[in-house]
Amino acid sequence: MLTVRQKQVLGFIRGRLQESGISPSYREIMAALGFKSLSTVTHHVRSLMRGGYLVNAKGYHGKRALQVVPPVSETSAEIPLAGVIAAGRPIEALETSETIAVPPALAGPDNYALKVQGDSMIGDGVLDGDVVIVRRVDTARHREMVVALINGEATLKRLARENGRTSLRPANPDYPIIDIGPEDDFRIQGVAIGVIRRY
Amino acid sequence: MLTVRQKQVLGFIRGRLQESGISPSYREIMAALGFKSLSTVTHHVRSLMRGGYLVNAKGYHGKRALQVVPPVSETSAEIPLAGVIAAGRPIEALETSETIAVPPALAGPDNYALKVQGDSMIGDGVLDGDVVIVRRVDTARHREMVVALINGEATLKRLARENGRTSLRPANPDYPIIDIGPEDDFRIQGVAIGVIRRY
DNA sequence: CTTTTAATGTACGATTAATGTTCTATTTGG
DNA sequence: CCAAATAGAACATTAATCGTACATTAAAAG
Repeated sequence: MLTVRQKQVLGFIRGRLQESGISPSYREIMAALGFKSLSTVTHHVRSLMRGGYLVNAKGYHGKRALQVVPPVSETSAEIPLAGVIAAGRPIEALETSETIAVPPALAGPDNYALKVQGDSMIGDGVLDGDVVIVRRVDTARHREMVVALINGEATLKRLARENGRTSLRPANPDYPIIDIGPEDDFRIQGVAIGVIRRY
Repeated sequence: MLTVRQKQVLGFIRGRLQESGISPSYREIMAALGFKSLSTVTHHVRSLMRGGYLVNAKGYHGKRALQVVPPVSETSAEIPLAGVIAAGRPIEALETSETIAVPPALAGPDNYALKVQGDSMIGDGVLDGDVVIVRRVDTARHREMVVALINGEATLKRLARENGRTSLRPANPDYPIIDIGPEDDFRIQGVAIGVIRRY
């Protein structure tokens, strides 16, 4: 838990690192925050180090080597519930910026969740109403389950790359395999990394 | 629950935390709400703490460390990961008291999680390696997916009650339907309320 | 390459400011 | 009248500050 001053000091250091890449000296911090004594800076920096917010990359007596340790994802692993995906329609975005709590293994900065409508992937255990956890990437490998946008329509399918051809395969014989041609506007929006279902 | 004044105090604190991230001091609260004495603030804050709406993150004499306790419903809950369930064997309990974070909808005081081994419920979208969320109850209705103990062996199946007879039905034609007779030691350990899968 | 100089971080002690806590008494609205 | 709310002052503890001298490293000079 940071105090007011500690937050200011940390903020300043972070800012300087952000813009110039080099850590400010203690005297620069002192001037920037209006302190009249170096010990004030020392005191705050030491507190921040003890709290694990700062480290000196060069160790004892290291100069201009303060590094802000990346904030651990202490926040409960929540990812945005982006909308509803149904085969053959663009993803229907949800108005509210809802979030959904997921196991840490399914959490990540680039992850989001989509509610599945339809049973095109029932053979792979994804049922109507399930929530798929998606990692936002633009490439995927053979056999991975992907959220893809083809000519403006979003679908959840398995990606197949064979003989130099790309296709999207449902896990349901009632649905057709979609072959991707060079004339198609095809984009991968993410790969499924998990599923959550509620009975 | 909360009195009008308590609500105002809590609201102010919550607002300040929201916008600046740092808790207001008692004197700031006093000024903001027009009080003329610190003890008024103390009184309300203490009441809110007793009611579980506030906590002081730094304990006694902790300064600017008030934290609003999020309502239970919004908390990302954790439930115990009790073990592994595989058709035909007792539940293999895990040594460590592991827990798994789940969406609030799947959380509950009587809930626990089991890792599924085998594909006896593949037809219902439960795959090998999935984690099922179970509510610990001792009765279930027709068609519900249950964790049952029959003659010492644990399985995950759908419960069927027809014509006064009880049976356990897999969602996989390769597995047999288990008919429960009066001579069987049959107990329901819980009903599945959700599934979490990780690819 | 060695020496010198400048820049920078560290240590200790003491002091001031900010902030939470306690206690008793008084007010207020139903 | 009662419970909630309020007030006032004194007190306790933590947060923040200052001043100075010193130690170490990086850069410049020789």
